Amino acid sequence: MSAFHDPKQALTLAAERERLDSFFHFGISVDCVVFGFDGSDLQILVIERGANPFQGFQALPGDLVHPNEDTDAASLRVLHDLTGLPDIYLEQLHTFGRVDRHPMGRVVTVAYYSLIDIRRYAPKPGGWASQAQWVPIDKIATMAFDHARIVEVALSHLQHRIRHQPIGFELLTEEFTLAQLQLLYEAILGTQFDKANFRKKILAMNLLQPLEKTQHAVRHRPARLYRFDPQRYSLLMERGFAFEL
Amino acid sequence: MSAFHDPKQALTLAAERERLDSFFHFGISVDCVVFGFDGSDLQILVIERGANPFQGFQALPGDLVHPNEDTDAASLRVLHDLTGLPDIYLEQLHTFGRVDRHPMGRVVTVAYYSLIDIRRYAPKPGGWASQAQWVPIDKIATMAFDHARIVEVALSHLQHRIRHQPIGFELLTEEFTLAQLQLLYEAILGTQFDKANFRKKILAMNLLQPLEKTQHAVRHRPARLYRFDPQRYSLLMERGFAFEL
DNA sequence: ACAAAAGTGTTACACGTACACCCATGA
DNA sequence: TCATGGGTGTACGTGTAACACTTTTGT
Repeated sequence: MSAFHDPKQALTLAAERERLDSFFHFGISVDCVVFGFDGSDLQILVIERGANPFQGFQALPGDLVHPNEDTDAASLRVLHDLTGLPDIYLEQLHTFGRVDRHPMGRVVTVAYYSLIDIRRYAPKPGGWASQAQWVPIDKIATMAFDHARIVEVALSHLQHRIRHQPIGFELLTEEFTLAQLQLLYEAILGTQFDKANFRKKILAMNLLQPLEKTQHAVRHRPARLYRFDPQRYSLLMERGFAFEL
Repeated sequence: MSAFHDPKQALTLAAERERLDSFFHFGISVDCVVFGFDGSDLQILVIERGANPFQGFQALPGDLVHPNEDTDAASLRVLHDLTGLPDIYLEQLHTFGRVDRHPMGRVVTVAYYSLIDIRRYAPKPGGWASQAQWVPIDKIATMAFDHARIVEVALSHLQHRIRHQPIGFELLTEEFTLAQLQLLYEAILGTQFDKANFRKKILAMNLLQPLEKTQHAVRHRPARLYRFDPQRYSLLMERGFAFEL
């Protein structure tokens, strides 16, 4: 039966309006899983809720979508309002629509995720968020709503993704060493890689520009710095990768 | 600013309720992209809308979610009501939340997709659907709402998916030949495979049980029939595949 | 000189690709 | 016996994994 029209029933316009109305009492929210990397641990940007429900709990930055707002746009607005992060690239992850997932009404949430350089953006709590901070993914306290589940889905999505296309540069500073990139991959996937083979594989993609710079003040041979090449990346994206591991 | 609480403002409970109310006028719908395969063409199950808006247009089976219904459950109910298909495995695809995507109000839709054996289920229009039929994916007329876009996303999702894990058996009859499976892969990906290599790759996964049966009444050497092994599949799913192409 | 991490080369092996060839059936 | 598609074996090149080795810095 359509909520808009059922040809078998002759309803007055008013009655039809009212019946239809019951289908329009949903709230839509967005929640953002923002991944960062501090050099050794994979982290997530979490806020502390300064309002009910779940006041005082850790939560993902998220809030209700405005009636005249695209959900994609809402994700950017909400993230900015609660954590001060500027417009970044957010990708839709999954939608959570269980009836009982929100204690104060029927709220379906659309989850987004992103990867950013942790040293580039300092989160500042805004709106009703009493805190906004980076937390290592394995040290997050009990989360509000079904946010723990959302983080789970986001992590497995990230793991799958990084094995099939060369994302991950977004998590590092603009100039980085190959060892740092390897540490990142190992942190996300929870595995170890052979140094020589990892280098060969990464460099074979031709996505990194070697710089004429090296590290300084390290008590061993300084490593060459590299930079990510976004043009080459978008070129490869169109043709499709053959990337694995 | 939270829709639930803004500590900076002292609102009466009634005023707060009313303000909050404006955030709860969304409709949620589900839309289903059901893929089938007739032996040569990849097809999609489409309905013809027997009600406004977009009356007479081709559309995906989809409708509004009930207030007390999980979105996952709604996808099954709606598909069944409109096309007569029984409960099948539907997987969430993507959520479309543009403000202007529905002409009669703010409706955010969650799209689902599935793969089924086209010969196993005969669609029968129900509810407000005036037709329900299989249509080759490249012969679909103009679709209602943003459904053409949803089909695009579903197809590219399917293509990506089938290259990385061995789905596709769902689209064939229970017993099938390797040539039929190869035709299916070629139809989905729009490419050609070497017969010998395709066989080796597929059989190396140990997902197919060879049967002691062959084709009949074909004017060439009859092909051996195979059956998909669901147990082995779920075993591999947990360990993670190393599947490519 | 030593420790520590950067960076490279070599080898053995697995795997994908291409292609040629044989097999079983109906007409 | 021919056409048709089923089915298999092999040889070659590429890519991956494991591991040893050299290089460059700070102390």
